[in-house]
Amino acid sequence: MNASQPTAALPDAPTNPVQALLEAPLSLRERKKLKTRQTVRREAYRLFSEQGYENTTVEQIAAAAEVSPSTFFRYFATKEDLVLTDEYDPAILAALLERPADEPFLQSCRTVLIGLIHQLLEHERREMVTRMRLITEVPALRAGLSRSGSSPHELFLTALTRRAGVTEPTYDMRVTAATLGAAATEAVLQWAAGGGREDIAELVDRTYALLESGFAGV
Amino acid sequence: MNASQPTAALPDAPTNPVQALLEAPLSLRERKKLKTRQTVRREAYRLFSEQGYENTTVEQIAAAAEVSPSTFFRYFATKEDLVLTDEYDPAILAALLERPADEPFLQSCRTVLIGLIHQLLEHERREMVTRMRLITEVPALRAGLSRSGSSPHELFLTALTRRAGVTEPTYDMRVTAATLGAAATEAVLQWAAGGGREDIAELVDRTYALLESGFAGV
DNA sequence: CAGATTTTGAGAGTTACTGTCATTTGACAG
DNA sequence: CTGTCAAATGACAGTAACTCTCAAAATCTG
Repeated sequence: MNASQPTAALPDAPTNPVQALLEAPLSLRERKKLKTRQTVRREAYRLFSEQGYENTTVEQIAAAAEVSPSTFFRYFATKEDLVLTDEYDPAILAALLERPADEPFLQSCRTVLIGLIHQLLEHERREMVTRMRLITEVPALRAGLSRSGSSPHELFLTALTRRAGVTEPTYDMRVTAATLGAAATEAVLQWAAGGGREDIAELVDRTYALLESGFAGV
Repeated sequence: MNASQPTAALPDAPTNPVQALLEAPLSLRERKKLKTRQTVRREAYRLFSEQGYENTTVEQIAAAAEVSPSTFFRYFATKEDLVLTDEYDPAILAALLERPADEPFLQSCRTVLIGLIHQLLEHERREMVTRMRLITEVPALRAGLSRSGSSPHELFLTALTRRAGVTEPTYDMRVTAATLGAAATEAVLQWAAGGGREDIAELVDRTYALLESGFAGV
């Protein structure tokens, strides 16, 4: 779905999609790639927090991670992507498709998001808050947030289409994906703005309740 | 609201915001600027249709419009902005604020969008279709669509905040603005994808009806 | 007409990103 | 362990979107 994102394909169906990603089925060559990827990201975040996002060049990041700039761009299509993309899209998609096909899609999203975010938080709470902070605070990143591939929008659209068993989404599906995606993004940003201290489950619940009510009271 | 967009402030309250913008209260200096702006845009669209968006450089556009590249960037903050921004934000905002404050916001959007788009179509149908076509077809533009300032999102957020008479929007307002904005964008894109032949009023109606129902049936 | 202000063009510089090619590194067979 | 092949890397050159600065030109004001 997202060409810029070398998503190490899941080898077998796991009980839990996120767990499967975290407990890597590590091949020898793959481990190095993963390590490089992590190192680049870590060094990047370090530099960002020291000098700011705009003032940090790709060259600096590459130098700090001890790779060439060429390599940087082999791992991340753009500088933005370093912050905006993650590796969990396939897991979220899988979780969405596991929901009963006749469940209202809004409800599926609600359930899946709450579940998955909780799991991610256990493993990477700190990094996740940092990322979201960056996104909220750097205009360029905030703008790039809805880039295709990194956004809930595309993800939801794929899920809706596949769930219906068709190849092209209907207009209603597109609208639903766009709006539910925007809502999810807003929820996560709000959560990050509060430093990750708010209860994300309650937040998602409140958000989707507003949508479900047809924006009653606004 | 949008620094990159020199929105010639409305001098006096007109009966109709859009009309007011079209019948310019032309100052001598302002006329030239407006003309340059139009020329640059027109030449840009011509080149885009001949060579494609990516293959057209800012330098080429500037040359065709007989201005320097420096001047290009004084009129448009980025190459994307040339396509993505328009001058109607203040008009739309004004129209939104003229609606009764107790009307459900979704209803206000529905009414205002239908009314304004119809008026714009009378004057610039051709250009509008071209623009929207470009946006749907060029990935970079589609991605940049939700950039702050050029999006319905920001506009709706401002309207909601001002209407409530507060300075900072509540979380519910942010969610509402994000979702209704995404829906509006989707509707216009769909309209453009059909070459502008669909009835935009019916389209907007259908879209917001879906939201109002809390996504019944999806 | 004179002076203040705004708009413009020229040019130099930065940086994100692309494409190519030779070198290195790990995977695998024998 | 060795030779072979594919994948990963680094060096390098190039493009194009911006940014900044400064002086010349056009427009407004009195």
